[in-house]
Amino acid sequence: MGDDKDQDKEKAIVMDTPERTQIANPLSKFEDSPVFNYINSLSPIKPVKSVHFTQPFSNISFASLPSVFTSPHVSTLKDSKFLRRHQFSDPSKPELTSEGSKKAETSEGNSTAALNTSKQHTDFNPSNSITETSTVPLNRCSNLESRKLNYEAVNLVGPSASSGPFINNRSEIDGINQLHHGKEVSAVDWDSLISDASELLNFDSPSDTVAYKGPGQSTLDPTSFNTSLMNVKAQANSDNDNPSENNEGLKDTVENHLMVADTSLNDFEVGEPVEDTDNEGGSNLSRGMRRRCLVFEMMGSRRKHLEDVSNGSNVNLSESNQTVLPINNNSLSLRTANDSSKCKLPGIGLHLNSIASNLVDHKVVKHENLGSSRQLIITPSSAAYPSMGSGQELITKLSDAPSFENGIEHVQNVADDASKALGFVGNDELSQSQTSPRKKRRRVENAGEAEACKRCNCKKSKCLKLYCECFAAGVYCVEPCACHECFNKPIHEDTVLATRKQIESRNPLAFAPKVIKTSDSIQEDESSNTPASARHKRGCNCKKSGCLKKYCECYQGGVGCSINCRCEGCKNTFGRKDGSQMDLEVNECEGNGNDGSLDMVLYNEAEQVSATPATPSRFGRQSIPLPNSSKGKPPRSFLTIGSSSVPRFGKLNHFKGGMNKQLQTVGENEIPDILEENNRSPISGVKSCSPNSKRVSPPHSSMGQRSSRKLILQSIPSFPCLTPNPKQ
DNA sequence: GAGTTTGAAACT
DNA sequence: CAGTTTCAAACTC
Repeated sequence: MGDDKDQDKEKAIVMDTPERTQIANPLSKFEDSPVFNYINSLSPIKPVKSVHFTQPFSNISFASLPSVFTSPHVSTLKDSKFLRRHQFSDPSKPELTSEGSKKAETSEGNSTAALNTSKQHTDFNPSNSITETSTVPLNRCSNLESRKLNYEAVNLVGPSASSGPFINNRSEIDGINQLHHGKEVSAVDWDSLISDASELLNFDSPSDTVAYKGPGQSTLDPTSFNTSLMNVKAQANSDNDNPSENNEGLKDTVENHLMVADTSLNDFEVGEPVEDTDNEGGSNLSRGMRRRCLVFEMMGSRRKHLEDVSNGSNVNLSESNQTVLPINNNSLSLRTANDSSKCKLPGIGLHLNSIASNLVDHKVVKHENLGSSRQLIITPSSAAYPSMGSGQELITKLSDAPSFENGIEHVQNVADDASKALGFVGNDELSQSQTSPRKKRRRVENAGEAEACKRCNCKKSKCLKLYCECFAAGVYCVEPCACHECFNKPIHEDTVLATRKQIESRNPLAFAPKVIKTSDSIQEDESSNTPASARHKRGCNCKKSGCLKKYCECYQGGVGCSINCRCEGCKNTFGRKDGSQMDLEVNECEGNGNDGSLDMVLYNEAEQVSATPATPSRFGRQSIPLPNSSKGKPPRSFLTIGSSSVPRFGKLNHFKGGMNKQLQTVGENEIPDILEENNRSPISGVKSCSPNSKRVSPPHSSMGQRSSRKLILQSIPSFPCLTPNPKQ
C-alpha cells in the first residue's frame, strides 16, 4: 500500500500543476531509479523531463481544452489578437513585431496560463462577478458597484501595470515562445480548432458576434474570457517552461489581459486616437455614470457599447462601427469583461445613462454647475461619431461653459446625431440657448435626440413616477427640466431609489426599455431601412391617434406596432399591427403575421425577461423618417438603442457600412437584471442570435420566410450569440 | 404660450 | 382584470 501511495504521489507530481515543474528537477534525479521506472511503467502518464515537459504537456492540455471551451474561446483568441495592438503600443517590447504580436498573444496566454491555479481563481472571479451581476435581478446597484469595483481594479492595474508587468511577462513569454516554436504551431492549430468550433457555434462569424445579448453577454463574456484564459493556460501549460510565474504573475497577466482588452477596445471604439481620455475616461465614466445615472442604471455600460456601435453603424461611422465590431466579434469575451468591468454595467439603465455611457464611454463630464449635479457624459463621439469630432470638442468646451444646459443639449444632440447618423446638430444647438423647457425639448428633439437629455415638465408627480420622462429614463432631472417639486435629483437619491424599487416591484420591467429590437431589426434595417426590427415591449393602446403620432409609443419609438398592441385603427407607418404595412416593418409588425407574431412574442418575452442588460439591441430604426426627426424628440428608443445595441455590436459592425440609415431604436432602458437573467433563457439567446440568423438565413421578404427564420431562431437554443441572424 | 388631445401610468 | 383617474407629453391654435 505504501508503495501505491508513493506511486500516486509521484504521479501526482508528474501530472500536476505547474508547480510541479519545479519539482521536476528533483524528479529528474530519481528518473533513473528503478522505482521511478517502475512507477513510470505503471502510470499511463509518462514522466516528462524538464525539457520535453512543456510540449507534451501542452499537447495534452490543448486536446482537453477544445471541447469544453471552444465557443467562448474563439472570441477569446480573437480578443487576444486585439491585444496585439496593445502590445504594439508597448514600446518596451521591441521584440513584438507584427509576428511578435501573435506570439505576444500566446505569450500572454502563456503567462496567464502559467499560473493555472491562480488563474483559475482569477478566471472564475470575473465570471462570477459578472454572473452575479447578471443574475442578480434587482440589485442593480449592488451589481453595478461590484462591477465597478472590479472594473476599477482592473483599470488600476491595467494602466499602470499594462506596460509593466504585462510587458515583462510577455518578454518572458516571447522568449519561451521562441524557444518553443512547435508550441506555437500547436497554438495555431488550437486557434483553428477553436475557430472551427466557433464557426459551428456561429460565434465567430463576423457579423454574429454580436448578436449577443446583454444577458448572454454578461455570461458569455465571462465565459469567453474564462475560456480564453483557459486556452491561454493550455498554451501556458505547453510552455510550462515558465514555472517561474507564480500566482501573482498570473494575476498580473490576467489583469494585463483585461487591460489589454480594455485598451484594445478603447482603441477600437475610439477609432481615433483617443488619447488619455480613454483610460481616465473609463474610470471616470464608471464613477460619473454612477452618480449621474441613478445607481440603478447599470445598463449603461453595455448600452454604451451598443449605442456606440449602433450609433456608429447608423451614423455612418463605419470606423466607429468597426471599432465596435471588433469588440463584438472577437473581443466579445474580453470586451464584455472589459465592458462589464468598465462601466458597463449590466445596466439597464437609464437611457441617458446608457447613452452617455455608451457614447462617452470615455468622457464623462461632471457638471456641478447644475444643481442637479448631473454629470454629462460626453462621448468621445470620436469612436462612434466621426462627425462628432467637432461636436465633441464643442461639447467639451461646453462643459466648461457657463450654461450647462447648452452643453448638455449639445452633447445630447451629438449623441443623437451620431446615433441617428443624422446631421450633426450639436453645434447649432450649442449656439442656441433654450429657455423654456419645451423649447429646449423641441430643440433637442429636433436635434434628433432628446434622449440624451431628457427634460420633463412634471408638476404633480414630483418626478418620481413614470410619468416623468427623466425618471422613467433612469436619469436625474436637470436644470433644463421645468419640473416642480422635483425629487428626481441626486440629493434625493434615496427617495428616488426607493421609489424606483417600488415601481419595479410592481412591474419589474417598468424601467426596461420600451422598445425592444426584434431579432431581425438590423438586417431589416439594412436591407430595407425598416424600423420593423424593433418593437414596443408592451405595445400601444392607441385609440385615436392611429399610431401616427407620438402619442403612440410605438410610433414614438420609431417601431411598428405588433401583436402586443391593442391599438385601434393602426396606421403606424413603421409597421402595422396587421403587418400589412411596410414590408420591412411587416416583418416585425406583422401583428397578424403569424410569424411576425412569433417573433414579436419571442422578442418581447426575451426582452422582458432579460430586458436588459444585454439586450441586444433593439434597434430601432430611424431609417425611416422618424417622426422624431421631424419633431424632435426621438423616441427614447434612440437612446435606448445605443445602449441596448451592445449585443448587437456584431451586427453593427457588419452594418457599419451600410447602416447609416438605420438608427437604433432599441430599447431604451437596458433590460433590468431580471431581464438579463431571462436573456440567458433560450429566448434571449434567440434574440441575440437573431441578428446572426439574419445573416445566415436568406433574406426573406415574405412572411413565410420570416416565419421560417423565426422558427429557426426559436429552435436556436440558448446560445445567445451563436444563432445566426434569423433575418438574413 | 395657452389650451386641447392623447394615451400611459397609477389607482380603485 | 377592468374601469377610472391622474398625469404629462404631444399637439393645435
